[in-house]
Amino acid sequence: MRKAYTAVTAAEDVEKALHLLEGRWKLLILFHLFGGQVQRYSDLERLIPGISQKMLAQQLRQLEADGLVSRKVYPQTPPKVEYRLTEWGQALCPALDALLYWAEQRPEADAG
Amino acid sequence: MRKAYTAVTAAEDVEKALHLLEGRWKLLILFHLFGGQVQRYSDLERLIPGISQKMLAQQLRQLEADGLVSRKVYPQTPPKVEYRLTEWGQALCPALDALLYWAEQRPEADAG
DNA sequence: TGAGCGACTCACCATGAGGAAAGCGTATAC
DNA sequence: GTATACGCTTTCCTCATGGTGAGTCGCTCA
Repeated sequence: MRKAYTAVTAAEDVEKALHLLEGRWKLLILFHLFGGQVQRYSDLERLIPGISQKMLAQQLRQLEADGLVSRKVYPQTPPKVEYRLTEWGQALCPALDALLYWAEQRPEADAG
Repeated sequence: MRKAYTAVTAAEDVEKALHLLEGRWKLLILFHLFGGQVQRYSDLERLIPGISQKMLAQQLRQLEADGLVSRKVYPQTPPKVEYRLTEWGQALCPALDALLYWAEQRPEADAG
């Protein structure tokens, strides 16, 4: 049984959900992890040209705190840290796909 | 046949789509128009306490420019303007629903 | 003459997200 | 001794987003 929404609660809940994806780099990070991919910090740095280390660390921390990605540290020197999606993070895929599908349906006249 | 995406293009397209929904009030406006509802400017002002006139006008203009809502002016005095969703705007509903569904699946442990 | 309605527009200000660059800590390689 | 690797953290700065409050326009009613 689904939760019942009013205009206000639905808007709030969507905003909360979107808030987890806000941040200029989060989607890029997520899409580099979708499908069970595992990436190290330095892999993500290479995969995402232009991101600063501060931003990469910050966005990863937020994604981790929000339960979207999990972080695995190997206590060695030099350090090694792996990032992957949690199950719930992976479950975001169909929702984003719905959004992409919607975007594809956009009438030509508006697209410019 | 669906468009093919790479991690980068998918992220870009999702960001473009989300960009249309960015702005503190847009989702609230959209949810007040979902289901074929028609609202006047002053209705929206009443439905969305706390929004300033500047913001309401700005967000409506952007939604209109992006093809999500349509605007109908009745040339009378005092003026009357009605806002409603376009067909494509209405089509956003299932995508947002997918997002809400995803949010509902969030494991308890992370929710705090 | 002037007040009011409805739907805005304008000028100005404050907050915060994000960018650049440097520092940190440990260990192995030269 | 010092350079490199790795995964960050810290500081400072900029600029876009959004907020406030007042002004505008055409017309009608008193």
